Order: sequence, then structure tokens, then C-alpha cells
Amino acid sequence: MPAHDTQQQLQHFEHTCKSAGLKVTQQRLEIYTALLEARDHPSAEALHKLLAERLPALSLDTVYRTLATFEKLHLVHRLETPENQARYEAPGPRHHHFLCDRCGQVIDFAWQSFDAVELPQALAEIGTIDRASVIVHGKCAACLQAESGTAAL
Amino acid sequence: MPAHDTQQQLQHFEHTCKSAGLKVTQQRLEIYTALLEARDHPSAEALHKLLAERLPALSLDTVYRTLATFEKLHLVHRLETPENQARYEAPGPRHHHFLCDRCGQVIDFAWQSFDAVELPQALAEIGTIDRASVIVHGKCAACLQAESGTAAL
DNA sequence: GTTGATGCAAACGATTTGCAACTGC
DNA sequence: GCAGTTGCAAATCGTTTGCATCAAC
Repeated sequence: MPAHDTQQQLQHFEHTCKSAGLKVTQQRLEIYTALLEARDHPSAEALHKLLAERLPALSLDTVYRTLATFEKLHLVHRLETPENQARYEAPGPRHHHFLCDRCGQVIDFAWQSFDAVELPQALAEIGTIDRASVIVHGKCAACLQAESGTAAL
Repeated sequence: MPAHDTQQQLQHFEHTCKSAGLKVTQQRLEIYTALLEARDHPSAEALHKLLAERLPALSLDTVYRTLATFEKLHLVHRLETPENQARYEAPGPRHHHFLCDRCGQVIDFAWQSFDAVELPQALAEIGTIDRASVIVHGKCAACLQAESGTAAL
């Protein structure tokens, strides 16, 4: 995907940390990299598990703290999900989210024509706009199939 | 707002409960009514506090349980917010959400031209669509003012 | 009268925090 | 070396659950 290769994002990451007066520790680097590579909006716990091999000493609270730090710097986005567990993603190519109301899965989708549209006037009075995205609720294909097999709900 | 007056929604509420085999208890009625009247997407705790006057004996867990029940029946929506506390709203006129990244406030806004637009093809393969809405992140006017006064972050 | 709903208190799980040891700059 | 970070363990907070009592149908 153009304009979003890993190298560039890592550069941006280091630069952002340094300008904020934050140290570029191994943990931060690994967590950020893992998030760049993850395509499934992992939770803090999922990231911790994922990194357990490379960094056995990494503690879960560091993951939480690091993600919170990254979020403030806009290095990652915390997703809005109906779950009680927060999920994160590194900002990449612009996309939107489909949420399965049954299994909770989050699926990305692109929608160029939305991205190009102008936001409504009303927003100007509400505040400044950082980013806008679409959230679609429904049932994912896998769940539909599972339900038809198991006679539903 | 047409097609969404309180009377009608209460009828719909009772009907939905009965068809689901659920009792229309005073607690459920009050919680639902409070949510219909609330314009601020209250959390379970906020609702509990709000109803404390009318129903001093109402317990917080009943609020939680009731909201969960309502959600399954699609009588209320659980909002996607970046907070750790869930917020709810009764489905009313179609609208979208502005989230202030600073104070966490949720502000509704209308966007008719979005509502009329056709969702992208890609979604058809992902699953069935229940509802689609836009989430805008930014800073609300109040926070902008507060920051300019206090010399920011 | 039954059956499901509520209130209470205890349990749970995700996230946060205080503090001492450590590591990047 | 200093300031910011981490790991650990304990605390916190939102939410869930087991169980006896109570209310709606």
C-alpha cells in the first residue's frame, strides 16, 4: 500500500517519540512493530501474548502503558468496539470497520467515495474534526453460516 | 421528531417485551423511559443515579442486566466509545456521533445525505448489514475554548 | 401459583497505579 | 548520572453472577 510502508512508519515512530521526549525502548519498538504487522486489531492482552516469544519478560502492564502513550501521540488508534476489551490498530491506509454483532470480529473495508465526501455543516459548530470513519454493524459471513447450520440464536 | 414520539416507543417497548416472553416490570419501564428522555447517552451508572429518586431500591446490577436484555432485543444501542464505560441510547431519529477526544463527550449530529448513500460493494461479501453510522473524532468547542484559556496539554 | 426478575454480596476481568530496580540518552 | 521506563504486585473500576426473595402474568 503506497505511502505506508513499514520503514517509513518506523521512522515516523522514532521521530514522534523523540520529539515528545520519550525514549525509544525495545519494548516500545516491538509493540509498535507488532501492531504495524497485526491485521486483526489486537487487544493489549493479545499483543502481550503475541510478543511473549520475542520478549518473555515483557509485562502486560507495560503493554497497557505503552498503548496509552502511543494513543496520546496518535501513533495508534483505540478502536470503538462493543466489547469490554479495548482493541488497537496502527493508522494505515484509510479504511472503515465492520463489526459482527455476534462474534465481535472487526473487519476492515475500504470506501473511497466516502473518504472523498464533505462532512456536514453541522459539525463545524460542534468542534474540530480529526478523523471520520464509518462503522457498520451486522453479522459476518462466518456467523451467518454457523447460524444457518445450528438453527440460530 | 416524526415517527418517534414517546407514546409510540413505549407501545413498541411493551409489545417487544411481551413477544419475547419478558415481564414488563416497573424497573424495565423506568429504565427504558429514562433512556428515551436522556439526550446524553448515559452509562449504566449514570442511569442508576438518575433513577435513584424515583426508584431508591433499584440496584445497579439490575440496570446492567436490563440494559443487556434491551440490547439483545434491539430496544437500545450500546455506543462505541473510547471509554471503558459503556454508554447507551434509545434508537431515535437517525443520527451519527461526534466524539471529543479530550472530554469524551458524545454529540449527535444528523447527516441526511450520508443516510441516503449506498454502502460499498465490498460489504456484501463481509456479511449482512444491520446499520451503518459515522463516527467523527475531534475536539468539542468547549474543550477548544478550555485549552486556549489554559495554554493546552 | 409459576416463572422469571430483582437485590444483595461476592466474584471476575480488564485496566491502572505505587514503588524499587533498570536502561536509554 | 538522571529522568524516564519497566516489572511486579496490589488496588481499582466496570461489569457479571449465584442465590434467596419478590412481583408480573
